[in-house]
Amino acid sequence: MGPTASPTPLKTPQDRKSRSSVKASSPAKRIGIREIAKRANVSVATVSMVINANPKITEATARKVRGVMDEAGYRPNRIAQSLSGKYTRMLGVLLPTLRHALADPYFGEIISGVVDKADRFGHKVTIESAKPDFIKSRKHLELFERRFVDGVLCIGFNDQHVFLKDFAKQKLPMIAVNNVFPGWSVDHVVCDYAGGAEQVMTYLMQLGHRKIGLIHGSPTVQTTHVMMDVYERRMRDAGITNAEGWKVDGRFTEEHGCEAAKQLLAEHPDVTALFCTNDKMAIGAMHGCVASGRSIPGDISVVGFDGIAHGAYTNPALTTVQLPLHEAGGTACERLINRIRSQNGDLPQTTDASPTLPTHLVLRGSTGLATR
Amino acid sequence: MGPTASPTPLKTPQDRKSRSSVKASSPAKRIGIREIAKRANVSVATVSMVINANPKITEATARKVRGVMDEAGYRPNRIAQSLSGKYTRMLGVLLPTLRHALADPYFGEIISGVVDKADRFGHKVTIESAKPDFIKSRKHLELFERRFVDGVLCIGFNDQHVFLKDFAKQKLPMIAVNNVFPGWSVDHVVCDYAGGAEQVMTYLMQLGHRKIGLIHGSPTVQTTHVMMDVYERRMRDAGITNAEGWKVDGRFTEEHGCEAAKQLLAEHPDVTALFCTNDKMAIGAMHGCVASGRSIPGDISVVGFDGIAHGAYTNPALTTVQLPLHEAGGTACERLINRIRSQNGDLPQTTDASPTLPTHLVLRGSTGLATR
DNA sequence: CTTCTGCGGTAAACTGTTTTAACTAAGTTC
DNA sequence: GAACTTAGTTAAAACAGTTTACCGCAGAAG
Repeated sequence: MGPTASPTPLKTPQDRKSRSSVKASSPAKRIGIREIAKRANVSVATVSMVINANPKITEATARKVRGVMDEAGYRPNRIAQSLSGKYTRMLGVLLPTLRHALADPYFGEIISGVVDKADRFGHKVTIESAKPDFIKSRKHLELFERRFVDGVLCIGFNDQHVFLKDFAKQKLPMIAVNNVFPGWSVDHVVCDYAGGAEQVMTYLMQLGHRKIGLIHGSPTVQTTHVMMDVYERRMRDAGITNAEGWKVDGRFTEEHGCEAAKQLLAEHPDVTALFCTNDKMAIGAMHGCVASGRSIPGDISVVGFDGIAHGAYTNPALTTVQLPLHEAGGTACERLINRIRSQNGDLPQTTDASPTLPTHLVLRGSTGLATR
Repeated sequence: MGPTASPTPLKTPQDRKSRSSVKASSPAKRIGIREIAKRANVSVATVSMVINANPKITEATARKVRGVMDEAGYRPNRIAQSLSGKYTRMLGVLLPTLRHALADPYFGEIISGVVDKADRFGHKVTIESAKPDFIKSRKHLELFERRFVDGVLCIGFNDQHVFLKDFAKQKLPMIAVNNVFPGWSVDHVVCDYAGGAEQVMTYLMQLGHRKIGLIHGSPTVQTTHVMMDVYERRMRDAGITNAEGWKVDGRFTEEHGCEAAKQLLAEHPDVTALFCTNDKMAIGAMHGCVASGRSIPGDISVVGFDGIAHGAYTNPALTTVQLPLHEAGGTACERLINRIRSQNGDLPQTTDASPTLPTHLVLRGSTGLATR
């Protein structure tokens, strides 16, 4: 098979209606810019310029042409526009392990921000899952080579995903949402994880907690790393030295968050609070605490991170750090579109620094005064 | 503005590299099918046929051409393929109120099924949110008129969304996932809601529950309607006559599910079980029960519906009906692609009935024997 | 020894836009 | 009144593929 043969080669068709140049009445031929031009008594160039609101066209002419277009119910064919123009006006959202990503409110919230903003700019968004074989067959570059998209947004990757460097190498417009890749020259938009983590630690310590466990995700994710650093420094600053074994990897999921909590409570029964670096792990951890016979927040306090909607409806409701995920998606999308345009000289180059979006602590029922 | 002027008209560009017919060496001109043809010493038609695995081409010729393509790193431009071919190979997923839909595991699970399957068929998926103004400006039809997509999947709509009829009227390929529209000639794939509801009712009654409350979504959604019917019949069959006030609208959300539970418990304190027609409402209801001083499952049993992942990590874990949502999305996607092809004569017309996917009850900790 | 058939391949038309370079007619300037 | 702008419009060439109708050439049939 050639590099891009269709997975299921379609049967040779035979009904393409009359490609012949017989000018006769093809029954329901979709009307095009040429026909509009003819009816309006102008050239196709003029019609095109009217469509694109080119200021060269007189308002009078524009009105006339628009009249014809409206009457005919004409809509420009987007495919042809893309082929002839510079832009596809299509953005790709690249996710790892699609299945879990899409069913996860964290990703969903970001993606909805992306789609909303894209829509406002007249762009469409496609979803791509970067499974290993996707990368192996260079599909992430094909996205550009075959002109599928003008740019991509990456969400949920870590520094093991070296293929992300390919985009920078080829100067393909890419931006990471809520992921940072130091030294990879990958543009990004990120929430203030450090600030959020600081707030969590301050709050827990104000409640009198000293023996604070950490359930974290993989440190290959830079934001996780940042939070771990904050945790460690704050513990050190508080003079707590024996905290080494109080950190457990919860691998971002409820399942492992639950296991992590059980393990932590078994090995260090005197821990009075758990800081979980995402809400899913926090929810799993709460489950694990209850399963281990602890009551929340009586015996142990649990704090999450992300602020996903249903954290407000767990029992007890989850104290967490609210991330502006929707906004992060939107901001990233806008930044990407700007970059695409400026790379083509359609917009002045503006290299403003990658923004960090503010976060805030939401106090709910899963936290209380330290009892020990 | 014309019907489709860009929201932000781009500055007139001036760097389109050498559109002139000067054959001289344009530095980094992307290589096309013509160049491949020249290098392989065949016609463009032949190259095209190789790309599309047309059996007319000898294996020998094909190999030669493929060699040249590989060497040149050539990938066919998808935009051009779409323009001249019949298909866009792009599918649209239409959602109401995007923000909540995408952050909802129910939708996420379905969409991931769609995307996975689409990928397998070499199709891409775009996300569209059918906000009121989207419909008003006929954007749902523009999707086809402007050749954005070959077909659309609709998820999460109800019988108030009359615009869905437009697709059928114009014979535009559309399919609804987990929604049924009797009389609208909308093809669909749906899970066995009736069967699931039957299992819930049977199970609760086996546990000795008689005073069973129902927290339901809007009956404008046919699947909700089906479950309400099952509930009512089973209550009647069990000789429970005073159950009229035991049904409350939870509007599909945690928030209103919580309110509904509180209200129900206030008005009918002797209810011993709650059947919630989706997991989000069930989670909200559990929250409401606890807030009303009830313990689960000691005082009251709660059952959900959908089987979203984190139902396993609530406290207590939620008994629910598992829906094959991923599969539903995949099946719908495949059905849609088949329809698109057969409408173009590329596939024999096969009008097999809309499938109903099996569901099953998952027993967890939120249900127990009736105590009153 | 012609005529027919089928295979493998090709030239040219076609998809529906955008953009460039040229042109026209009116308005300035000298 | 000739030369110079300038604003509005246009013809034609791109964009990068697919599809059709036809063509040359074997081998088979008459």
